[in-house]
Amino acid sequence: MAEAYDVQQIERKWQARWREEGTYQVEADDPRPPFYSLCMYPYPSGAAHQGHVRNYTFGDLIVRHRTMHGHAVLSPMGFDSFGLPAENAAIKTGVHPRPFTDARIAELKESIERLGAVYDWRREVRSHDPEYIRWTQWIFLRLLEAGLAYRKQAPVNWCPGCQTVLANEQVLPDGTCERSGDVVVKRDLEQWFFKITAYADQLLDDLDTLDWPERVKVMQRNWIGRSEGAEFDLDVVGHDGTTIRVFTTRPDTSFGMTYVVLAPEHPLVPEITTDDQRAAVEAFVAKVSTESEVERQSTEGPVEKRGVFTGTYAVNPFDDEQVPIYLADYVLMGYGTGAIMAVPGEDQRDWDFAKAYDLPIIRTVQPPEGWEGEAYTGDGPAINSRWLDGLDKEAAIAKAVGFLEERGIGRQTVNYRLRDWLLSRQRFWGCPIPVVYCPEHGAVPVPDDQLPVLAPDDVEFRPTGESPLRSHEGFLRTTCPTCGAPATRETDTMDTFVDSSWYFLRFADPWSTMAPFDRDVVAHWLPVDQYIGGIEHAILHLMYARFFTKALADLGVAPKELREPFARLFTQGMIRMGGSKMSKSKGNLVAPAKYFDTVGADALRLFHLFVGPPADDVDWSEQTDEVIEGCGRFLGRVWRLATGEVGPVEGAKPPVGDLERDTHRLIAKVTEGYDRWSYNTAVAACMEFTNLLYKHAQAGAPVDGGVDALLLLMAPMAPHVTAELWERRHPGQHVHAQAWPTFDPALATALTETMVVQVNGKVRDRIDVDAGVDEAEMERLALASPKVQAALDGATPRKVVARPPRLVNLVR
RNA sequence: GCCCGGGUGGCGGAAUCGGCCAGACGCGGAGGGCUUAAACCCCUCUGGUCCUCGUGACCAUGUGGGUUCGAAUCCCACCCCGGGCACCA
Repeated sequence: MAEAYDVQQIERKWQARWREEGTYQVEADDPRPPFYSLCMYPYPSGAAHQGHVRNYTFGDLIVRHRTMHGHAVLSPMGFDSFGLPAENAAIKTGVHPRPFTDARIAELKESIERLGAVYDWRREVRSHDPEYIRWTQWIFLRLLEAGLAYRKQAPVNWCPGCQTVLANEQVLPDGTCERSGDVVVKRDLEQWFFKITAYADQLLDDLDTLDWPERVKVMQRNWIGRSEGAEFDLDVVGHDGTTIRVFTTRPDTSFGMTYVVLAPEHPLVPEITTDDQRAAVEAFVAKVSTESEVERQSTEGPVEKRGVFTGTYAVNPFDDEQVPIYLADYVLMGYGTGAIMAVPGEDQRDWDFAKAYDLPIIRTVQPPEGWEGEAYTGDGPAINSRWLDGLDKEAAIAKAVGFLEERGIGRQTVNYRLRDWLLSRQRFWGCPIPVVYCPEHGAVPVPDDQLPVLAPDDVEFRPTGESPLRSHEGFLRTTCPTCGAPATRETDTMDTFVDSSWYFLRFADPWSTMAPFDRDVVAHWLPVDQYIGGIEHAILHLMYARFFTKALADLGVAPKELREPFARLFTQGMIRMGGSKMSKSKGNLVAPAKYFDTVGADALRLFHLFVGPPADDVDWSEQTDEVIEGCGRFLGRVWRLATGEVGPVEGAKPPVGDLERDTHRLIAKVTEGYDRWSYNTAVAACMEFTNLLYKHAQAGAPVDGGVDALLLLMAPMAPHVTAELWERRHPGQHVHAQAWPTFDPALATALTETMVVQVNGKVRDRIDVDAGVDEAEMERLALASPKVQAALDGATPRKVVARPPRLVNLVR
C-alpha cells in the first residue's frame, strides 16, 4: 500500500529544500539566456492576502516554467516598506514604525514561503533599509543636478486626514484622497517636484513599443493628455503693451471668438479689471478661491454663477474685432496659458456660457445637413471666416497657424494634461529629502559622502500636521555643507512612489556599494521580461517607474539604451467579495493560512489558476471553499495515480484511443495554455487527462509515460506535490530541473477524426474518417449515410461544402 | 457625455480562424458501489420543453434585425453590468 498524501509534511519538506539549496538563486554570468520575472513588490501590511496569493502564483509559475525552458530566471522579492499605515500605527500605539514594519514583513514573508513561491532572497530589497535610502537619496541628488527635481511654491493638494500633501494622481476624480477618503483642500506650500513633464512626449510615444494590456496604455495616454494647438496674443483695449496669451486646439475657429475667458487666478486680472466691475470680480475670485476642488469641478449649479465680466475688451487679431474679457471657474490656471478664446459655435462649454451671459454665437464650421445640436465640434468647411472659408479643419488650422506665425503673435504648440510630480510629504516614515537650508546659500544638496540622511529614532509621534522631524532639534539643526554656517534640514520625506520607481533596477545588483547598481549588470537583466501586478497601478507606479528609467538612462546611471523598464506587463484581476474589492480596509479578507493548514498551498494555487482567466476578477463566494477542495481532490487523484494506487478494477474496459497520442496532445494543449496565459484551460486539460489515465489504469493498462508527462506539465502549477512524486518515481531527480516536455506534432494530431455531416446546417450524422480524408471522399461517405439519405429525402444536394476532415454540409 | 471590457446551464467558466449535434473542466445536485455505519474513495447521470422515453423532436449563448451553406463568434440598432476618463480649451 502506497503512502498517503501528507500535504503538510510534503509542502514543508520542499519549501525547506528550495530555501536551503538556493535553487532559484542566479548570477549575472549564468550561461543560460536571462529572463527577468517580477511581481510588484508589496507594501507589507501583514500576512499575505488572496490578492498576493494570486499575484505570486502567476509569478512563481512563470519562474518555474521559464527555468524548465532553460532560462536563467531572475526572481527577486522585496518590500515597499515606507508608508502611512506604519506611521499611523505609531501615532496610535507609540511603537516606532521600524519594528512595526519589520514584524509585518516577517509575517508576509512567512506566508509567501508557505505558498511555495521561490525567490532569490539574497536580493531582497526593503525601502527603509539605510542602504536603499542612501541610493534613493543619491538618485534624488542626480535628478536635482540635472534640473529634473526642483522646488516651487504651489497650490497643492492637502489631505486633512493624512495630514500631508498628495500628488495629483493620488486625488480621486471626486476630489477625495485615494487613501483616507477625506476631501482634499488646496494649500499654498513650497514643495519639491520631479519634472516628469519633460518626458511627456517620450512617455507617450514609447507606449507603442510595449507589450502591455491595451487598456493600461490607453489610461496612460489619457493621463498624459497630449493636445496639439496654438498659442497667440490678444491686445487688451486701453492697456497698451498688455497682451493676453490664449491656448486653443482650434485656431481654425478663431473668427468665431466672441469673448475671452481668464482663469480667476490669472495674474492679469487685477490690472485689467475696470473700477465699476472690481467689486464683482473680487467677490467672484474670493468665492472661487475658497471653493474646494470638488465644488469647483462640479458641473452642478447654475452656469450664471460661474463667471464674471472684467469690464475690459481684447482684440481678436484675426478680424480686429473687440471681444469682452470674462473670468470663469471652468478655466484652469494650471493648464495651457490659463486663458482661452471662447468659440461658442464649436465648443459646448463656451456655448452654455454664452447662452447664460447673453453673448453672441457665430458658427465658423458648417455643421452637417440636419444638425440639431448646439456647439458643433466635428469637421466641415469653414464659414464666416473670410480667408479660411471653405477649407476643412486640418487645412484651416494650418493656415490659421501660418497667419499667427507670420504676424509674430503666436505659434503652434502642444499642451499636456500631465503635471510635474509633487514628491514632498510631511511625514516621518519615508525617505528623507537630502537637502539643507542655509540662510546664505538657500537649498543646498547634502554631499554624497554624507548619505544616507537617516531619520532619528527618538521622535515623538503626534498628529500635528508636520513631520515629527520638524520638532527634533538634533535632526533639524545642522550646518551648511557649503559654508559651515548653522542651517536647517529639509524635514519633508519623499512620496513612497519614489522608492518603487527604481527597486526593479536595484534587484539586478543589490550588492552594489559604489552606485545604486552596476550599469552592465542592469543591462544584462533589464528590461523586466514579465511584470505582474494589479491594475490599480496602471497610472501612478507604472508612469513614475517609466519616467525614472528614462531619466536615469539619460543621466548615464542606467544603461543608455534602457528606455523602458517593463517589456511585458500582465495585470491580474481583483479578488472581489460581495461586489466589492477584497481588502484589509473592508475587513473581508479570507486568509490564505486557513488553506495552507488544510488543503495545502498546491490546492490553493491550483484554484487561482483554475477559477478563470487570470486577467478577470475573481468572485470569492460561498462556493469557493468547495472549488478549492475540488482542486485538492484532483491532486489526490494525481497522487494515487502516480504512486500506483490505482489498479485494475473488475469489468473496467480500456478507453478508446492511444495513450501515447493522447499524451502528446496534452503536452501540446498545456504548453499552448501556458503561452497564452490560459491557465484555467491548461488545468482543465490536466484534469481531463487524469480522468483518462484512471480509466487506463483501471483497465490494467500501463500509464507511466502519461503520468510523467502530467507531472512535468503541472510542476509550475503545483510545485510541491509534483516534486515529491517525481522524486519518488525517479530517485535523485528534481522535477523542476527537467526540461519542459516536447510533443511530436505528428503524434499530437489524431489518426481519425469524427466527421460531422450536416444537411442544411443541421447535424444529421457523425462518421469516423481517416484524418487525411479529401473533399470527394467526404461527400461520398456523407451521401452513403442512411441518416443523411433520410434527411435529404431523395433530393440531390445543390451544394456541398466540405471542410476536411471534420465537417461536410449538404445543402438541398 | 466619451473611451474600453463584458453579458453562455443552479454557479465559476470552455469553445485560438465563422464549422466536431454549444456547454470542456470543476463546483453544486441526483443515483449507485465500497462500509456494521459515516467520512474518504470509486462509478453513472445532470441546459430547457415535449413525447411514442429514442442512435427522438423542437428550443436555447442579453434583446431585435442582418450577412452566410453554417453565427456565442462578423455587421447594424437597442438593453443591462463592470472599469477608465470627464470643465484640459
